[in-house]
Amino acid sequence: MKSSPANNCEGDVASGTPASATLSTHRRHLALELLASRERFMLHFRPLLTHHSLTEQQWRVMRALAANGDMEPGELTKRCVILKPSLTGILSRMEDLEWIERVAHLGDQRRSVVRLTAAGRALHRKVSRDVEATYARIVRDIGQEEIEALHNALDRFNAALDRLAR
Amino acid sequence: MKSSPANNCEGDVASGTPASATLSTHRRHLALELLASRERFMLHFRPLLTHHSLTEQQWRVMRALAANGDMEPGELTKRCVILKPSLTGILSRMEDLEWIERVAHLGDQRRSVVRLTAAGRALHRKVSRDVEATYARIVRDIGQEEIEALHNALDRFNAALDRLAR
DNA sequence: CGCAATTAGTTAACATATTAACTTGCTGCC
DNA sequence: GGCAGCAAGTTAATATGTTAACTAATTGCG
Repeated sequence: MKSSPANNCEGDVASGTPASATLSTHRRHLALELLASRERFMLHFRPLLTHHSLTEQQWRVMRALAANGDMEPGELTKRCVILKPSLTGILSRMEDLEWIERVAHLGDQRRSVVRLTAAGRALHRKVSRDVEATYARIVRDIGQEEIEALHNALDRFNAALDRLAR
Repeated sequence: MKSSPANNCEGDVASGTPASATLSTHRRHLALELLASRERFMLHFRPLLTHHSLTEQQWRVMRALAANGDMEPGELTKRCVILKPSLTGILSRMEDLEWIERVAHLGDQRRSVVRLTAAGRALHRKVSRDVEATYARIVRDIGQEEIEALHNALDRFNAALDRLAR
């Protein structure tokens, strides 16, 4: 970036791409910024989950079950934004830890219903206290409006993408 | 535990947690929504990258190098939001594919500098055309304002989190 | 009824994420 | 000059992400 002239990638190889096109890649990258913001936010929670020996995904599953009651794996994949093959392993491990159990789905042998065990519910309550306390502190420090503004922007963005998808 | 009406998790186990607290978990979860929005957005690009046999992370690295010139792994981890242990493998594979190469860092044997090869630059130009075309179509369909509004909300959120971190 | 097309989940193969521990080179300071 | 401490990367172990292929159960419909 300073002394040697051809440190960068343009100019000397500008056979098919004018400099302006190359420079246009300096635009902002939404996917990357969504990822970065989430990371920054999660910095405040990950240590908490790790302390309770919970992964992020296990926590999402546990929270979904605690908040919405028993549900099938298929619905968990949607609510938790976890792909089916990943969920297979996650549920398997949570079952080994006896945080959840699977009960047969009456009327469809392919399906099953996932349910928190008593131990799972107890763990959820404990972790939930820590998580909610941390969240409350963040909201207090940076302001509810900031959070809601971001939620709204995300909602509008999602809606726009959904319209586009059809 | 099954046929009884208590299909959910509250009420029967409300020893230490009042129902209101349990119900409060129905609040919106920012980390999850950031993840979900990013997924929705990436749905439009992932097939593209897959078509070129590129992973998301490889594309981030390639784009960072193309846009900002050669840089050290340490800076790539920051710009691409990839942890160091992950980057080790990513760079190793990209090196095998001869998309990048590592040159020695004069003056510090621990470091190295990552550089796109000619093949890497060529691939970047090709993929970049597809990606930018798709992005342009999305912007045209959902509006530049929507995108910028989200960028702004993310910026404000990041700034608030940064203030909090110190 | 009978079978093609769907659907829920799993398996497989490889890439990445996450935390902790480790290696090596560098830097400051006595 | 030498050693404590730090900084850059890697290794290791486990969990998850991603795509494709696969199994088994169900549904739709002639």
